[in-house]
Amino acid sequence: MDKAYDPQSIEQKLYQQWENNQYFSANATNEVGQDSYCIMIPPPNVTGSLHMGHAFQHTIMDALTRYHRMKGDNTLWQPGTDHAGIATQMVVERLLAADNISRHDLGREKFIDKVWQWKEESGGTISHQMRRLGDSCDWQREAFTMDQDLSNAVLEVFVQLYEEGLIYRGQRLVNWDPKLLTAVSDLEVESEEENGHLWHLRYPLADGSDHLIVATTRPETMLGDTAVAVHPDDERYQHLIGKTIKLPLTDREIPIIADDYVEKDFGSGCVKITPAHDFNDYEMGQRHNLPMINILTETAHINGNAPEVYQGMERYAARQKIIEDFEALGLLEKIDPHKLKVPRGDRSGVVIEPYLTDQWYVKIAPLAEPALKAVKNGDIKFVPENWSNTYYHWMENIQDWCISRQLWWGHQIPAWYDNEGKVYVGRNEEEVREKYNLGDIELKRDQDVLDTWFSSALWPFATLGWPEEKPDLETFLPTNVLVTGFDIIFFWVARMIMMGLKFTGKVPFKEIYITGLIRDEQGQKMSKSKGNVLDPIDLIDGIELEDLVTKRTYGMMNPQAADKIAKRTRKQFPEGIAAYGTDAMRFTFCAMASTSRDINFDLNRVEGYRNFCNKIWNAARYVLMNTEGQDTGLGDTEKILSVADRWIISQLQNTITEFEAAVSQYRFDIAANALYEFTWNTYCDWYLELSKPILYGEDYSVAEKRGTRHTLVTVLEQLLRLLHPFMPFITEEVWQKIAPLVGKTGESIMLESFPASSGALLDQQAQDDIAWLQTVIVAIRNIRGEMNIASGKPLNALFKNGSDQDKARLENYKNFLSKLAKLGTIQWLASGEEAPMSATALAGKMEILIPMAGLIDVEQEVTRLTKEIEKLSKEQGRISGKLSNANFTDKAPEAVVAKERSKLEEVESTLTKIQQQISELKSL
RNA sequence: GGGUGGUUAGCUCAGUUGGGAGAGCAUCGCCCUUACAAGGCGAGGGUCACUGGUUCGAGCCCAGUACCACCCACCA
Repeated sequence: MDKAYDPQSIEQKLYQQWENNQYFSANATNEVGQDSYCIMIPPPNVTGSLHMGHAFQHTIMDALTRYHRMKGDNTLWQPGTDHAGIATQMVVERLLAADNISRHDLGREKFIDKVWQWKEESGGTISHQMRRLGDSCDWQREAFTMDQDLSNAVLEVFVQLYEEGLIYRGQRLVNWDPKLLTAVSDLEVESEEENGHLWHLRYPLADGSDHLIVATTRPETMLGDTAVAVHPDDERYQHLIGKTIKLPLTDREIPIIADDYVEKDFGSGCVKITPAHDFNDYEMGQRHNLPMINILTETAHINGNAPEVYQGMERYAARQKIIEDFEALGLLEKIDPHKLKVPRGDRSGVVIEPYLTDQWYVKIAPLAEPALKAVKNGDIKFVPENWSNTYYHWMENIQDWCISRQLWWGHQIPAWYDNEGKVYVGRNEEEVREKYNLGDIELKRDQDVLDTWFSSALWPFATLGWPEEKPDLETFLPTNVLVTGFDIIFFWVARMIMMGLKFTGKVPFKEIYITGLIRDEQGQKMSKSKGNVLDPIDLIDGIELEDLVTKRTYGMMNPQAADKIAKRTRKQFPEGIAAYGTDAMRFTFCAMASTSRDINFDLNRVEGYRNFCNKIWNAARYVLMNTEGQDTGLGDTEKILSVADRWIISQLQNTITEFEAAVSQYRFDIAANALYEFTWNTYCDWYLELSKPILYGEDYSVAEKRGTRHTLVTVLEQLLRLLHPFMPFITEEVWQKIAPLVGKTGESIMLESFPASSGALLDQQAQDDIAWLQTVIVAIRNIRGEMNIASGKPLNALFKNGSDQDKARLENYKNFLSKLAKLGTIQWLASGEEAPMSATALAGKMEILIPMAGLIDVEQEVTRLTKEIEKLSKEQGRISGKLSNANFTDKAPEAVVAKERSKLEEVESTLTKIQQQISELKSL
């Protein structure tokens, strides 16, 4: 083995082997007695590439998948991608725009061909990245939401819902994106607070007697006003209710109505009502039977319903003109600055218009109810649990879902219209004609496609073959856990639950593990515009500074921002990013996956865990050097296990137990820490060191040496299996070398069983003995460290006041002690014998003396001991204070009080001894 | 306006039924000891955001305050 761990040289080749050998494949049915375990990937946009959030979630999913595979489950991790209607269409349109072609130049069919072509070219990015992450998903089942199978499922669901009256077509006010020229759902609109104005406009009464003042943030919509509303209890306007307004700039008269939606205290207490361009006004229009006047075109220009002078004007130009015209008429009361929430399309970024159109809707209430119940009654569990509240709140207030989009890329709605505009829904045109007995009349298919999330909602069962009755459905549904971010609970999770229950009668998954968001090390969201994005592949392979700068600033519109980002990047990564490898990155994600919502991703952690990989690597080198080609005690040969051997085996059992408990609760941070701690602090720092005296010493028998070699290699082999779900590559690479030494002939660690802990291997006596040994060794190292004595210099040690047990232990473990603490001679001080001037330490009641001649100066030792006394005195004060408080001794549980008493006793006896030692030193 | 999460060492974060404040990284000191300098050994470092309450005892429970982050909502 190379002296240092080098991820680049091992990872890709191993993945190739796994994939070629089809180790990731799931079976359609379970073997007898076998459980299934299934995770559905949240399909990433086929347009995209994986970001840190994906890498994080994939690490969790793969860890779970590998763990369960090793536990013996029939394990399926279903991969795939989403066609991402709007996003993908935009990307391809942008590409075409570079050649000055619009999609309309091509026409629908050719444009869709282009999208498919582009998907074939770039759609491999994600699966390639997933392979780099080590994702052990079943590639033979890779799915795409526009595949034939899934498209069939979409058709089936649409038709069934329509036939049950749960899908309908209606004219409503929708969120209209005037740039993309499509409706979008509520969820695709993001409202941000922006600085705007509140224009106060005078509306004269039709009888010329007076005027009202209305306040508005959108003056241009006044062209579509069909009423002015006041609060029914507002004394100021009581006498005006029922009268009419002469709407300025138009020739229309509109009524003054009363509605308690109006806030008396806001503005003037009068609201202009534009039912065709505002959601609230729409509602009020319904209540009061107001006419709806649409004044906008689909591109948000003023249309023919407005006075001629404004026709064809862009909405903001019209706003300007209208304000000027009001002012010219003396009808502009005032303009106040005003903060308001501006709704913008999450894809286009332009201001969304409430717009009156015909769209398709899913009637959601009947679907929401069972979906709500499934979480309430525990069929589906959120982890962490508190996300269920968010879910309840949304599901209890859910609106009908607008599912039609005026796009070309997506599942075209299976509806046909005859020349009278009558709509027929069916799986295809033939079916429709047959079913409705239409003969060969002219039919035109609906041009719209479905919201991307409509097909995503079917993902868990559609990928398993639904509506066909494949055994896979029975085997894997409900899936075990969904791993995803909270940002798509509404978009996706809730809709999967609704559709899953509706069409399969089963919940789609039993648990939902909601991961935190990955932010940068300062808690900022990672985004292209902030220039703080990290690419997971760059952490794996490393990247030169210049390449990173280029990557982060590429295609930036604003050169100043690009400059700033370049500067910051150079400062933060003066050397670029090192190649940490996949395992280090994955382990970092696991170690940071605690219950908190967001994760501030710190590259230093990755470096730390890269070092951890190196530690594992070198531990394996040590083990190999001492076992390869030697007798590792396979079979029935006699083996004698040392206390250290029994101790490390015992500790391993505890670690396995701890790991499994943590994973079962999705506490990957606890699991990762348990592994780290055991590997580094227990196995490497102590056990490997304890093995040296045995392996290299002359006073151990062949059976003892064999026992230690056996333990070295078996514990390592189990440890590798324990680590495998988190760090698949390094564990495989090392395991290949270690496995033969324990007599294993398996092809891959990923097909081996997960280590099982055994209570029979717990060894309390070994644990106590090693704990004692550690105390003594640390005490001596402490003296050495504090006194700055070179670690190579052997020290002679004297022991005093030991119990029989101390004496036995010292006798038995002398070899360990002298090697690990670098001691020369070890002797008991006979009673009455005078001790030489020494530095001292205590292990329980036993005193450890390190004679100082030529090593330590008195003053330094006194300083060291005084420091010790200060610490202990503080402790003594704390405890004795507590114990002298009658309230404590009376009311606290007996065990707690007893514990404090014995603690105090120990502290005081230690204090006495150290004080004694100090005075002895001083008297010399 | 309603809601959720957070505030613990210089940084990033753990802290499970209330009972001796922890880890990694960073810092300091000594060591290139035959697995590992991507390392070993040792050390320093915290008013657990603030205020009050419950309790013998609070990082943890309760009430309130401040700040940060996010989600939801129709004040034009």
